[in-house]
Amino acid sequence: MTNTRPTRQTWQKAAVRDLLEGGEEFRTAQQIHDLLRDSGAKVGLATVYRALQAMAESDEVDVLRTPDGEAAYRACSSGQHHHHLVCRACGYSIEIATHIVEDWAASVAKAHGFTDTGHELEIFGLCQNCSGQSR
Amino acid sequence: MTNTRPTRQTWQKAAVRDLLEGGEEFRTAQQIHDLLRDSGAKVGLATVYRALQAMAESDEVDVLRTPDGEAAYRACSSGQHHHHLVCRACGYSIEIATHIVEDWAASVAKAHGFTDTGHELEIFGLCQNCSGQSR
DNA sequence: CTATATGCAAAGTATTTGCAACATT
DNA sequence: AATGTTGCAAATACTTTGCATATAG
Repeated sequence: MTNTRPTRQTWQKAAVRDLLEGGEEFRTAQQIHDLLRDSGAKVGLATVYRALQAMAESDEVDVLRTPDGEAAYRACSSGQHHHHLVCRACGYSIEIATHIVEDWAASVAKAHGFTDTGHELEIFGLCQNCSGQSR
Repeated sequence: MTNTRPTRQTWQKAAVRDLLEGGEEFRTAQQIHDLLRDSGAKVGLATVYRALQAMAESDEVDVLRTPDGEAAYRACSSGQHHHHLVCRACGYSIEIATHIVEDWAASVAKAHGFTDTGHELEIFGLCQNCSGQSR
């Protein structure tokens, strides 16, 4: 099932991983690229994309789509299924673990004869910080 | 607040609206464009995009992002807030109206000091039809 | 040393926009 | 007749890919 695909350890991948694990925010590939550059690390944009793809596949990071269609990534603390509360101003996010919604979603799906179900849920808003700065 | 923006009635817009209101499926702009062409209606792709944008803004249709970042649209029966149960094989979808999740989401957000909150929730799976055809 | 990863730039997608021709009101 | 709308093509924006070179193991 899991094919033997060699993954070489490079400082570029480490940099991306570190950056994500350092923060709570969702960042787009481009943001990450910029941040790395600012940190003095000259990493190619394509490499960042490739690293993120790989990490997403191995469930090291969560991916979500911003309203305008960009992919945003965030380190996730566990292989657990969970959702996020995301600030749409600064990207700060909190992981939300709950089974209430899980159960509800599963039962709704089953009630309609659906199988092999899953769901996506994100809550958006302005975090306390960003709420204050009314302008 | 709501500025007086005149909207002219054209057969192109009607065609898009009719197509969406005819079905239960989510379709991407490009799919809609193709379908219209097949129906003999030669509508420009840009026009389809513009029509969908407008309809989305006036809440005549729902928008969601497919995993690969494309926008998919579906007619929605009401101006009400609701979610969908979507078949990932055929695109068939069912509107789900509930306040359980609404309330839960709102309280979670509030508990974390977030304001101006909203959320996105879609349940995916295989509908009864597609479940049967095991291959 | 050898195969994989990087980096650049070119190629792909999906969507938006400028503008002249056109059609609704 | 006047202005919103269409359609095309060029322009954007994000992401992927090809290929020569650098590098981890």
